[in-house]
Amino acid sequence: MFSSPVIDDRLITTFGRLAEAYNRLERRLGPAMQAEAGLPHVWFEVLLRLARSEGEQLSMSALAEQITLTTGGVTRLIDRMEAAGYVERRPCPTDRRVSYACLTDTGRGVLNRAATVHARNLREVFADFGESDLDTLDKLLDRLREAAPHLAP
Amino acid sequence: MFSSPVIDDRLITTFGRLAEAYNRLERRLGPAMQAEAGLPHVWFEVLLRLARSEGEQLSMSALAEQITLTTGGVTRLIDRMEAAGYVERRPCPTDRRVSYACLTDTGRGVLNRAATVHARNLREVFADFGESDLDTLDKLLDRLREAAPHLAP
DNA sequence: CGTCATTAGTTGCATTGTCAACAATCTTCG
DNA sequence: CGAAGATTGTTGACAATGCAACTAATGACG
Repeated sequence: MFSSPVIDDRLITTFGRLAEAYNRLERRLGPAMQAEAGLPHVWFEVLLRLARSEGEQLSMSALAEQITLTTGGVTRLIDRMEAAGYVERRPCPTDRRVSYACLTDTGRGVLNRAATVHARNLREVFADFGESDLDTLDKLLDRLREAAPHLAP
Repeated sequence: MFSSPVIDDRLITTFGRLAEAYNRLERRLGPAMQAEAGLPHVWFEVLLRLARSEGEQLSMSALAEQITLTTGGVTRLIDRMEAAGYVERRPCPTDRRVSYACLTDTGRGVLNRAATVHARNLREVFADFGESDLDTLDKLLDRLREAAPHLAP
């Protein structure tokens, strides 16, 4: 018994590796963040993106693109985070369609605590990765990210 | 205005890159597989794992570990795939607790078509990756996968 | 200006997955 | 043997997300 050649395609296997690596890390670090910092990993990702943005705010669609969710998903995510007091919505002064999600003081505090925890956990996972390994990985991932631009409907 | 140092942690950024790269690829290739081959990407992943396994079958928990889902999730996933006729459940002759998900002829056919489509799409995404790039990426991802073993409750 | 196409965000509905409790079965060891 | 503990898979209740339809606002262009 032997397998059809196409299912052993090199790229299928590589992509499978990528999925497995990411999912395992997520499954390890996600619950850890929830347990040790009290917030889901997606929330952290949102807070982080906001903190790194001009004025600590991003429009809903910009956020959607950055964290790879639909705008519908982001609406509800921000609903929850706003209810928790970590972000707040602000209208855009020049375009009344857009609304910004903006980091609150509470959100900034939570983010810093969570980032500390997260960084510590990551150091454990990446324990045997040297600087050059990380550089190489970063570059490859960047090329991959650029190879899959978001869609143009 | 400057950011708290911890949110610019090297590893946090690298992990963010991994997430972004994976999610973008998934968002590009997932819908493509659904549109061109008529099945969700997770289904493909299941069929692929089964096809690569001894006897084209895997226990529910083995499957859960391979595709990074809970056993509860796998139960329902296999429910749907069995209803579609792509897999079938078989009792294990030596342990009556375990049940195997087993590839059907239909499933094998679907898998081969889907794999062809998938491989073609992947070739597009990985267009400017050479053999040595892929080797490097594979090795790094493997180390990462091993660095995050599944949990021991 | 006025109309038409485009864009941003929200919402109802359906789907998918998790979590925790559970039943059935197996294993260990007194 | 037989009781206690582990392990496998399923299920009910629930949370999160996608999709598609919708509203509101903007922009393009005759």
